Amino acid sequence: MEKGISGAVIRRLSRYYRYLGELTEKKVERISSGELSRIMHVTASQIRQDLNNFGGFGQQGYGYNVKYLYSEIGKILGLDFQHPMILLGAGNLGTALANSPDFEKGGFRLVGIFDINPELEGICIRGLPIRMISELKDFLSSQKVEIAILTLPKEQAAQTADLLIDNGIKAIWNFAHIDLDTPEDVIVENVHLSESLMTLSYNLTEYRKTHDKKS
Amino acid sequence: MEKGISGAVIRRLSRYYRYLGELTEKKVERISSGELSRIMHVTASQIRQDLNNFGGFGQQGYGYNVKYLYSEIGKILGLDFQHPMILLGAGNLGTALANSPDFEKGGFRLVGIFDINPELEGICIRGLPIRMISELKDFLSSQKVEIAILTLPKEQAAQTADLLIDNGIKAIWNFAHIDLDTPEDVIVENVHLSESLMTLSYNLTEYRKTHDKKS
DNA sequence: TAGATTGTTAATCGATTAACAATC
DNA sequence: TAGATTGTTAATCGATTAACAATC
Repeated sequence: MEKGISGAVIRRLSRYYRYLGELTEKKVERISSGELSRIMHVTASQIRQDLNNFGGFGQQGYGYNVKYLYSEIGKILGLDFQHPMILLGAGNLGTALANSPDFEKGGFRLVGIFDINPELEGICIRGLPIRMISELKDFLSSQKVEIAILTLPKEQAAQTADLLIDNGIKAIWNFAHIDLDTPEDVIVENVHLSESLMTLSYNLTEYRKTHDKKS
Repeated sequence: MEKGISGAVIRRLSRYYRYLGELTEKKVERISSGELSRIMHVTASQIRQDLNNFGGFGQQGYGYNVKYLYSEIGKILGLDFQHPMILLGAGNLGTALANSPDFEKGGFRLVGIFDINPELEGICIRGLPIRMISELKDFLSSQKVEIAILTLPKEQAAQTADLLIDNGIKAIWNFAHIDLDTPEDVIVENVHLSESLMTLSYNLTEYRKTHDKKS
């Protein structure tokens, strides 16, 4: 529909969404791009430009209705539909994600948990029993699943991704330290934590270099 | 030193670093920007441009020495120094990060773990006892700590961040769903998982809209 | 109506890609 | 030397910011 919206715009949309949610909780009814710009530390121009990629949600002389804009951005992000998810990898990270209640607000609902470690079989997380990956095929043929969360170590991640794709999964949230090799109709969103930590390290190192710590 | 290197460049640098590490393991000695471009799916031009922000690491007619480039990028990212870290929040996510052995390669060494839940006091993760946040001040005055990893729920994250800053912490790796309000000499790197998941949701929704699922 | 603020076009800025001379 | 490939400048492309007419 819309053409060529960049990833950066979508990231910002998620961020607007978070702030609008907080404003709703604070019973704020309307907000102008100018006010929001001050709160969020982005330019008002960018906010208006971002929103106008998807249509006009405001009103001249008034601004934006917080509740309405919140709900419209939610629709753009697809948060108005259920997204059944399965988790691959029931380690600490997987467990953390499974227990994250925030995701349910956006329609992200965990429906299955899988691991390769037989010792974990049957143990429940959030009421869901850990299953073996050997059951994955049957599970996927009997259940509608949209998103697979991949928190397995990289050795197993690549082949598990293949298995997921072979069985119809179209979206992977990848926490493994590899770049998955996937067909173009499969959406992959990577979370590479070590890249994030290295960015922090770079910024810190650089800051010190330029600010020459003495004392 | 270098002027205005964008975050995008640094992200890519981390990614080059990962691939170069893998190439080293595979005993590959040299690589050209052209070959690397094919493996990593970025343009050769971009690779050369990125690297030349920091100096010339290659040789005309030859390419780049894998080991040397790996080590040089490591230095740029600050991975040639130790980075003592403390963890704030010993939940599943915090535990997952504490147990992540990958980070130690980059000099990121966990030296302390803190939580607010008194029931966790003294329990060990990776040989480190969980301490109470009330001990934080003393701890920081007796130990050199560079980076604080913040995995507390957002209710406690903001005030804990203030406490960290008051006690001299200059870098925060923030996993809480808030934008920390910090002085400009404090480096913050945010990992907002819900923004990542929403991006995935958007891309999936959008793909479906444009590819009109029938059947 | 007058004031405010959007939607949108135009101007600027920065990042990516292309091209090629330098050089190993 | 001839071939390959870098380092680097120039051209293109895209994203951000500024400006302002439309309009509530």
